[in-house]
Amino acid sequence: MSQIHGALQVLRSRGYRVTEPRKHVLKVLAEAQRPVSPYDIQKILEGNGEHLNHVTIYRILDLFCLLNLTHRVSSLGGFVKCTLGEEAGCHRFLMCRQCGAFQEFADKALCDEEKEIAQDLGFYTEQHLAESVGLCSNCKEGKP
Amino acid sequence: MSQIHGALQVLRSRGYRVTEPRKHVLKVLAEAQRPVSPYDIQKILEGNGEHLNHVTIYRILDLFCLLNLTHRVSSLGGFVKCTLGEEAGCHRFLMCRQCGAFQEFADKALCDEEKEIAQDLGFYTEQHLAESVGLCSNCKEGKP
DNA sequence: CTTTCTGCAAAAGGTTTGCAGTTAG
DNA sequence: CTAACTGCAAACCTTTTGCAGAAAG
Repeated sequence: MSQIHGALQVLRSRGYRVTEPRKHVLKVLAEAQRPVSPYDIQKILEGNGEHLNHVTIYRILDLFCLLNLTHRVSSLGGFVKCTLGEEAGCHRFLMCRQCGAFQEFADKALCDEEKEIAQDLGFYTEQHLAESVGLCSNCKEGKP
Repeated sequence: MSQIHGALQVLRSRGYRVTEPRKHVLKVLAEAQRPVSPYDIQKILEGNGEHLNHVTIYRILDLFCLLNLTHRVSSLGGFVKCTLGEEAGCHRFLMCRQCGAFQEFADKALCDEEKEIAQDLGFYTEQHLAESVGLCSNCKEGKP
């Protein structure tokens, strides 16, 4: 809820409008425990009796990514609500292949180390993408 | 050339057939300096006067990924020829946003460290994806 | 010769574009 | 009121499927 409020602030402060469709997409993202695709979002809203055109959802997600309110998860074709601030270094994603649980983290030291290795190879990193698939602790216990 | 030869060996040794389409796709991948999509591959071959159905290319790339002869580069929707062995830990990709230059590397220590951090968060990594976008040394010098 | 592989046709998703109408501020 | 946003229709691109014919071993 406060997450949504914060995002609305970002919209307003950057001169974008706060509209019903944007609020609905934000709500779905905030409640989703995993990456959701544009069509996932549409289906979830449909289930709540709300209808949004898929084109609108695409455009809203484009904007949210631009404002760093969401991240694109390339390997799944989905999007997640960003849960971290800017400062901590690149964002990394963990996804459980069993239950779909999703977690975001950042580690400055790891990030610096990776950049350094790349630099030794003559490469200057600007953007970074890191996605891991595995098992969360709950699902791990079920499979000893 | 010897890269292609090695890949053909892998095919044979695993009971898959060595066919003209597979050799053509291997050649394109070996010569490409960057990730290429299935349709990129088709266009490149078309330029050489060869025609391959796109469905065939999809199926060949699926197989090559299964055999670890190629990697899928999620953020670009393309594929690259794998240039490393199995042992060194997860494979990481560096891509120059200016000239498209592409490099693959692996670092066991970095990989272990990342797994450890994930484990502290209650997550057991099985597969990992890491893609970085930035500038290669050539393009960096052109932009001081 | 027989199993594997490829080509073709078609369908199913996913994503983008242009324009007319609606709405937030 | 007016600039920004949304909905609609259509196009486009990517990916998948089933089946009949071709080719590798």
